[in-house]
Amino acid sequence: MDKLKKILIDLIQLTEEEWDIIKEKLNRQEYTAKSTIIKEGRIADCIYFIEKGLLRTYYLRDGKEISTYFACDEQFITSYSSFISQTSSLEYLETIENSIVYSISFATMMELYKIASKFEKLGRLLAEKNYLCVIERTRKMQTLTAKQKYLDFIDSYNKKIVQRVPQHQIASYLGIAPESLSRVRKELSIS
Amino acid sequence: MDKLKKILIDLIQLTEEEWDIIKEKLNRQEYTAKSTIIKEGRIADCIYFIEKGLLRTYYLRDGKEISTYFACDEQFITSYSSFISQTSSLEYLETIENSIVYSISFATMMELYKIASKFEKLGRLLAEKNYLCVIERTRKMQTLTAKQKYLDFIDSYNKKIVQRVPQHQIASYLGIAPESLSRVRKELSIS
DNA sequence: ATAATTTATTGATTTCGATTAATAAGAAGC
DNA sequence: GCTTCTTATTAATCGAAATCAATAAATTAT
Repeated sequence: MDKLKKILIDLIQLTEEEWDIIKEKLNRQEYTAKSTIIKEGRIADCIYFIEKGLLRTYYLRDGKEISTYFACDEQFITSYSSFISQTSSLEYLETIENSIVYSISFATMMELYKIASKFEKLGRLLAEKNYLCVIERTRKMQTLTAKQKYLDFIDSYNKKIVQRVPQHQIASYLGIAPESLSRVRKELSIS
Repeated sequence: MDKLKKILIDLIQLTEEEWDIIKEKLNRQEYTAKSTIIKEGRIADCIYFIEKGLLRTYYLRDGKEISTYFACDEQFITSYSSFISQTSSLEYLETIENSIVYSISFATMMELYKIASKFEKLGRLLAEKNYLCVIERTRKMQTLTAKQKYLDFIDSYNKKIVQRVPQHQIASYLGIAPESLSRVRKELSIS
């Protein structure tokens, strides 16, 4: 929980008193690997801070899983569009590995927003960070070849993610077929 | 300017007093068609509310323009990543038609954020709206065929945008070659 | 109005990565 | 341990859209 505190101090200059408010609202949860936390069609009512573990979001396209996001230790994750719009989720949130998370509900966030503008700022910064992340991804998706996407992926993403996320999930995240990723990797290991 | 006032009342329940604060900070600007407002490499120091007109953002890829966003009357536009991160812009902002905009500088936004949490909320809502917009776009880019993208475009976007944005700019926005868009349109007009 | 430039159309060809299919390698379960 | 299921590799074929090339149509400038 201290990790989250540190991050919040960094991000919004949280005071001890403010931490005490937020601390009470956090809900610690443990999940085994491959647990589904948010299902498609349901509204994401929490945002999760990852104490430890590895999670992803994905959606189904013609029965196939398309991964949209990976996150591990000390990051936030949820079905963010569903969370902010409080409409039913198009995607699933699931653990890849055993994970420990702290959840904050949407209702709590709304309360916090009312309590202090600092929390509103937290909401803004989260949204902005997510925006920057997805806009970068969009651009890369549009301009890079399969090989370039993979090279970019391995050097921009957390080592833990690169090493522990199954290859076919990375492929779907990059918008390429698993067979294509396999070929790209083969090509790269030769040269 | 009244249009903006209405939108802000709607969005963040702006009071008359708050409007008076913000009103003073707005800068009215007129641009002729094809004026560049933000250049690649420069930091976007304003966000623009469009009173009237049509604008787009785009970037260059191998010398070719890739449009990333179109906006017209009563919408906000800027090089948003650059604006929120205050880092140099990867894209250009330019008018497609003669336009009248009201600009608010980054410094002003920061001031406003300090004045009242309501402005911080405005910042959050803008970021969230932009997030939702780009995440939807990303998904469509990844799952739809050229034809589906175009059909989706013409029925989700403002008529003004569909009718007045040059076809090759729409093509680049959809991530397809102008020749392909031409063929898609031909096919659609036959059936 | 006419020339120059930009934008759109059409056809031929190529290409990157998808799909299909089969096998191999790993991991999980009994 | 062996079986089953999942994941990854490899090869052959296919296809949607890109590219290349030429022309036509529409704007813009002179």
